[in-house]
Amino acid sequence: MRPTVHDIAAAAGVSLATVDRVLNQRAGVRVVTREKVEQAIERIGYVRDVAAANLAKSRVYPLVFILPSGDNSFMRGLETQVRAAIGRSSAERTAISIVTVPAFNAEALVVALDEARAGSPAGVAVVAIDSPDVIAAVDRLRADHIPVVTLVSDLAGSKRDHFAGVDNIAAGRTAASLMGRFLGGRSGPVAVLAGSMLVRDHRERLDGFRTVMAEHFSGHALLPVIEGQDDPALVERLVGQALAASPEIAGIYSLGAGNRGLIAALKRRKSTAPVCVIAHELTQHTRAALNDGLIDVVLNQDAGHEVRSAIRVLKAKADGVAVIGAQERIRLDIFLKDNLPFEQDSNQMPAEGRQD
Amino acid sequence: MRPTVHDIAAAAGVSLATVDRVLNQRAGVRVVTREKVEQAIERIGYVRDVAAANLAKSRVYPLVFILPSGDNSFMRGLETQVRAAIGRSSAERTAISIVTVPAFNAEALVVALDEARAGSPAGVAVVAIDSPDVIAAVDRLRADHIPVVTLVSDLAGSKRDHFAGVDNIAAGRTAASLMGRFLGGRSGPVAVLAGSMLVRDHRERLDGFRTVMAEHFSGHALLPVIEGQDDPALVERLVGQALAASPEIAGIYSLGAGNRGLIAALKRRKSTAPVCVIAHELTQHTRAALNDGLIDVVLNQDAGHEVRSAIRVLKAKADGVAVIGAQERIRLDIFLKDNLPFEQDSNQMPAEGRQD
DNA sequence: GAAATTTTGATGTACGTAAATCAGAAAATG
DNA sequence: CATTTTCTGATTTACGTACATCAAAATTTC
Repeated sequence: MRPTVHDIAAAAGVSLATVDRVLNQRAGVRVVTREKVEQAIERIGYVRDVAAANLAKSRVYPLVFILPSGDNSFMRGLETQVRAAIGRSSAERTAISIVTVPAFNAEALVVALDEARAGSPAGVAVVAIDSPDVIAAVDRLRADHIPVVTLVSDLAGSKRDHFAGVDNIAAGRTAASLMGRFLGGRSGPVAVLAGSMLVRDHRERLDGFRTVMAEHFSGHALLPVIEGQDDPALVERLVGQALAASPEIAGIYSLGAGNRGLIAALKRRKSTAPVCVIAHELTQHTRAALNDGLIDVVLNQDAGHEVRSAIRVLKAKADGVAVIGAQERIRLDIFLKDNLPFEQDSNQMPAEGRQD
Repeated sequence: MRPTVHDIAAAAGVSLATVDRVLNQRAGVRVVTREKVEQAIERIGYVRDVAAANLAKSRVYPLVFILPSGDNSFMRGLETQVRAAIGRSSAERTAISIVTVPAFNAEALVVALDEARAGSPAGVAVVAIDSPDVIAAVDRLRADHIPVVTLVSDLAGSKRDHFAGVDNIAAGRTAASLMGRFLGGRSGPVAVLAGSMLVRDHRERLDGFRTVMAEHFSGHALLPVIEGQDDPALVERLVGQALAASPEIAGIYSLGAGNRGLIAALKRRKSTAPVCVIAHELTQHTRAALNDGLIDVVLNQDAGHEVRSAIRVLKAKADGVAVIGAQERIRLDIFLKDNLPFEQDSNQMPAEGRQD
């Protein structure tokens, strides 16, 4: 049987009330007594029964998730996952609210962050936009002792507690490595499709991609980055133009925004020369394109894992408990046609009511 | 506030004791009363607070993990992860014991399964060997209502409750797909290194690999499978011979046993012609070889995830609770040099005390 | 309709922790 | 030394569920 608070009291020769004061850092305990209790805790190897403690506290964690609006499939999948987490909230003792703000709009994000702060929640998860104002808004939350986790896209320079997302530099490097090797002997330039360079995740992917391409596959020139603003029609037109202008294009790397337009452009392409296409985020569109052979590789981050990880980390931070880095690392999924999971795509499909 | 047993009692117009009898399917409730209570439960949307229930029951789940002995790095990593789970056992209310049996030995495994059964645990997780005797032994456990989860290698035809491992056919297909594309224009045969064809996971990987190679990359002949029995010295010798006999070898696929011998043979190779090497399981050896460029791709299954998933499933089955397939799917990790996680390899590193 | 049986209610204890109250003891202050 | 302040102990209630006991009510059986 594992030791309980009663055992601490007995071991330390103090009363239960004093043990409670020490455990929950309440005032009114002399330093000597406190140390006596702490030594007893150490000695008998007491660990708080979190389930019982939560039961006694009947604690709930009000959390705010701030996500970009718009029709980006990945972001909507992310929202679906947050809603799934809301469905589990009674079991997980969370009270999650979702706030959506226009994509790529730093001012709106700052407003949302400040409004979240006004509600003094137990934690905030945010898909960050890289901007000094946003950093300042995040730091204001932290100044109020509200834990902040960045989701999908990080916010370097801020005091955020944790980042729940993949290593995007590694993702870009991996894309380049696969691209270079898939191209094999073939020659020809490589195009890159981006949404906006405002978000850090896309910038980092591009950095990683460029580095490895330059280092190992310098035979393939990189065409100027196509910025499609995640607008399907615009992307389709721009990609179509690029393909027409450089028919010898050997590969395309899509950083994650505008996959629908990209796929449309690929479908309309007339040339039959092979193009190696690597895209980010597994959605119904990229999944279908992968199956059809239009896309060769999809790099993915599991939205469900990210959301669940963010919640775990926020709760832990709110309780002042340590988080285990290895446990919370979000892995980069590499999908070929051959290892696609059978079920619907993982970003759209909520994991039904159950904790991680 | 979520409804409690008291709310059920009030809603159904019965006493707490009767609600308890219905909830815990105790005898002594008239059918009409039972239905009244069940309707009330349905109506107010009651869900049992598992944490409180476990607290009240002070339930523990005695689980048995049966693993192959020997010095296979992956299996030892798996054992490390089970030991890490043992470290979390007080928090997770488990009492896990580990049984090791000689690898590739069906009789020993049957004995171990029957001995586990004699202890009537709450569940058994086993790295299966494909054999009618083993299937029968697993089915004996199931006949005693003891949940069984196969780990890493499945046992088709048995009544096991769940398989905690990757889709090995997809893994083999993925390996072939990567192999074929990495080879690009190059020609030359491809060698396959296996441990023993007794275990289903290796057979499935080989099946998947062969299928895709024949389908899409028939230009590369497959050399006869090298069976190294996971013996480093033997593997090194056999692979060395194969490389010497067929200097034009373009690729090697290692199904997961004997990576150390393979790496040793690769190091001693004199020819500088490029060989594409794809291996299973990320260990300190394959990690180093990946970094050194000796291996091109490592396919991995996260042992930690597998163990934690097996425990969750066994507990759920023991409680008669449904498991969520999507949540428990073990993903195939594809590692290139570029997306290796920073920390020590994930199979060796226990995730410190914390639930999933 | 009385007796035997089954069903239900009322109540208490337990799980391990949190949190509060109040009295008493120890320490610091004058 | 008396007084105030600070610390500590004893005790109780609560969280939501499980489980046991005993009495009372309802039902079935003869």
